[in-house]
Amino acid sequence: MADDDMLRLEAQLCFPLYAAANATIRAYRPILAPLGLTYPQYLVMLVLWEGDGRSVSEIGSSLHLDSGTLTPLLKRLEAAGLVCRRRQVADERVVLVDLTAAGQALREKALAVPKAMAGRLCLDHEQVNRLRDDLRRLVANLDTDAPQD
Amino acid sequence: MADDDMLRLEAQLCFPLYAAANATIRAYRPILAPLGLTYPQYLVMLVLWEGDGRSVSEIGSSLHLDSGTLTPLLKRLEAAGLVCRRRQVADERVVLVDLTAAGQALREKALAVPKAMAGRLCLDHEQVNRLRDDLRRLVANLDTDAPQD
DNA sequence: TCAAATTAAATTGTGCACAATTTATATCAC
DNA sequence: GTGATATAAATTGTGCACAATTTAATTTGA
Repeated sequence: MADDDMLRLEAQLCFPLYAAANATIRAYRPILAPLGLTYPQYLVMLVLWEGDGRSVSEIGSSLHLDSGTLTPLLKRLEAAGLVCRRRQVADERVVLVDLTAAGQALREKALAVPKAMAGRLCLDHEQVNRLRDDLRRLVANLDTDAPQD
Repeated sequence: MADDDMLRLEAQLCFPLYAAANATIRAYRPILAPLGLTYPQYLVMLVLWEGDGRSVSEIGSSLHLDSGTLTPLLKRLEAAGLVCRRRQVADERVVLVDLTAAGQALREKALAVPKAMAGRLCLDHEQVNRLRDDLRRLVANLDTDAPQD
């Protein structure tokens, strides 16, 4: 393919990736609205439901997000009464995040979310698995061969 | 799969999609920096390089973005001297976007971008094509079966 | 032991995304 | 023609993402 052709929007891989991510987050909005969560907040809650008392940087490395994103997001979750934050006694630099009772309870409502989204995506099992594996490989590649630092 | 298992981050499709989109935009940053463009700005330029004099809503439907996103972005491109905006004489509500000489010229620099990104993605042709097709199908599904409006 | 280097969060500033509203123009119905 | 409706951008406000810097606590090393 000529260089010229590669600049066509249709030829690009990254644009469908960008558009699909936007469309997906958009689709989550009405599904998550009853839980009072945005999609990134839902991701943080998923991490905490697997086990709370984690540090900001542990959450960050799970989700590939930094403190600049997480600090204000966690403050909003705290203001909503879903989590509470405390300094680790052994190392006062570390902030640990716990679920409140309300945060634990919200998990019951969240159980319906994956099925609701699956209904919106309209992909069969094979497509979902293949897409997930391909995307994981892509993330791994981009994480591994670091830019130049 | 039990409902409980579906809440695991590892089981999710949308999280790898979200993470891959973030990682990709991050990878574009150093490649686009010499052109003075962000990734969304680069996408708008791709559309305009395929043909300028398009309306804000035409650009928006190509990229699945609304005027709330595009208006300030186009003002930044205008401030950078890459585009200019004018009201359509036949219908003063419509704003048409043209490339300036600098905007046209920037295309030459942009020709190197797809190859530079391909080097970062580290996927073979088969994977790229499959992923692109799967993502397009996903976007089409999410666009088609509208929420409820 | 104490100054230098390191680390974890928080802060600051920029640029998206998008819902909701507003403004300006155009079209339609009568 | 003129009021009602519709349409295109722009505006407003919220919440990410992330680079760069700052603050505070910890570790290291001469």
